[in-house]
Amino acid sequence: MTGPDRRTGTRPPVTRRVLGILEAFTPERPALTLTEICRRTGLPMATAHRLVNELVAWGALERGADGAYRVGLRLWEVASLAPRGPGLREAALPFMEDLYEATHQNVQLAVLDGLEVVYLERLSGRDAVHVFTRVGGRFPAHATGVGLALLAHADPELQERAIAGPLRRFTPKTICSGRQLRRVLAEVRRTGVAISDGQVELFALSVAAPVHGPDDSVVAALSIVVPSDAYDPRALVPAVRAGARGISRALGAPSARRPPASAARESGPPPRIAEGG
Amino acid sequence: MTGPDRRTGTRPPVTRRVLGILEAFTPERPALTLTEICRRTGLPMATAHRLVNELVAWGALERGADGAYRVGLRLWEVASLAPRGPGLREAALPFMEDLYEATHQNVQLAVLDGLEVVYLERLSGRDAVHVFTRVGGRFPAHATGVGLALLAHADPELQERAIAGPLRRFTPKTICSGRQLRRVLAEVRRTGVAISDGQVELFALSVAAPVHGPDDSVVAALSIVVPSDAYDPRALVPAVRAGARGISRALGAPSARRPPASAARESGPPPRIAEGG
DNA sequence: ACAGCGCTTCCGTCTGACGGAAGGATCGCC
DNA sequence: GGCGATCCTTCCGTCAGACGGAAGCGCTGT
Repeated sequence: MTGPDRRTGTRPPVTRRVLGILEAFTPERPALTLTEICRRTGLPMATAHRLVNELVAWGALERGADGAYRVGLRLWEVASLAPRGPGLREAALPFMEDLYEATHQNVQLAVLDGLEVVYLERLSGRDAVHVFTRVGGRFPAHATGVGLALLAHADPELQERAIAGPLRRFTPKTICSGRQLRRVLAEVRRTGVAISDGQVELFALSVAAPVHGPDDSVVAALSIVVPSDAYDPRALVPAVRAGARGISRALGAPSARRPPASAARESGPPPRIAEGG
Repeated sequence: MTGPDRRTGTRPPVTRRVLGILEAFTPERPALTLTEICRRTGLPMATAHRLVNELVAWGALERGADGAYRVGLRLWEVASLAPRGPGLREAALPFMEDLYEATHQNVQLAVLDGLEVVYLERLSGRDAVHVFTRVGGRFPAHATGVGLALLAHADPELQERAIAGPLRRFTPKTICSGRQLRRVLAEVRRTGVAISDGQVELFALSVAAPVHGPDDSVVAALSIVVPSDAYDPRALVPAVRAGARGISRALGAPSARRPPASAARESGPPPRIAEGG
């Protein structure tokens, strides 16, 4: 990224080059030397040096005792204002904790970005089944519970792109055909939950439900991931659904409003959680 | 910030202006129109427009349906690589969950930045005592449990700055004199835990312990905040200490290494958690 | 119809970003 | 202790691209 296009002679605007520097940091290489930054961004040393120094001065990057640069705390502070990120997370945490406490498995919260999901939060016990997602990480939507829940309620045009697009296979159980995906998405809309069984790793299964925002559109999805041999997914559905509904209510979703106190019965027939906007 | 210094005629470098735009977003105003951004940064409309567009193109900002700009998910993704931030958080979460589950109160993780603490994580039950910290938020170190725990093991020069500097008062119980702070910090070093009683809000009390990194220096602090009338702080000390030690071990701190299996006794006399670096 | 507001586009000016090159600072090796 | 290798830092003349005033656009309210 931010390739200097040295061949064409065109030079990208400063802003893009600065962002390119940030982009150079990845989960695999969260600490880089100046030289590495240059290699990854294609920037000349002198230029990278200047820009990096400005980033450090502000706190967007930090320089460790070892001389390597890392992403700085200050950047994280600003980023924690992202409304689709930590804001949502904040509202969701108490409900995620409930779910975690009841199961001690992996409880995840994710949003959709393009055809991928981005994980906002994950609670997982030391003894929970291992999932290789990371807070802040991405994953193709079609293969995950949260992804299916989000996709099912996404912009129809986006759904078509997903159905048309290449569907990466992770296991023999991964949804790989457009036809199959279309059927599953319809099913998700009908039932209000998504169940992804062994699609990423054969031994893991996830149950996910959509979370609605203040305008009732689906803004996120809550899921729980368990070992597939030890759980009946149907047993998890009510808990996940209740959690997602709780979060939706905390966000002010009209469809999740608590019924008038007189008639309040939290576990009545789910009043159409699906079929958002 | 990023004031254009229009009077002096000097113009800050592009990078600083871009960062200034990010800085314009605050917890109070996480969504800004272009005009507001201009007011806050002092940038001319045309300039702000161009820079903001570049930020949106990359994903550092997002533009909502209402036309307002917000911090983007992409920025948060990069920021989640900050080692002092989410990296630490990741290692700490399981232990924080244990502590949360045992008490259902507020469990917090924070690092020191200058004379302030930055909160990396907070678990809190719906019925826990209300604390007005926010993940990603800051607070003066001298008034909080985590702050005292961190300060006590910080660079001596920094400690002196804290002792000398003005100490903001929040309640009649807030530590406000340098003498008192010095004494408390020594006490924290001696006992290995910090207890902050009613320093921020009279009815809340926190117990905090330092977390050690791979080089045994103190990198973070773990705390629990409870209503002061319902808990004996001494009862919480072992749990907080154990949690902090667990995190330290997960981070690879030599001082927190589990003793050889033969002699393993997890709850023996605490082998000098304090006295780091 | 017009004023007010916020956003977007245009384009000539000139400044500050650019980066090649030279100069440290450390290492490890012989 | 000389020498190459690696990585970082500083300098400074050049010129491209950032800059921002001004004009235009699309609202909304009166």
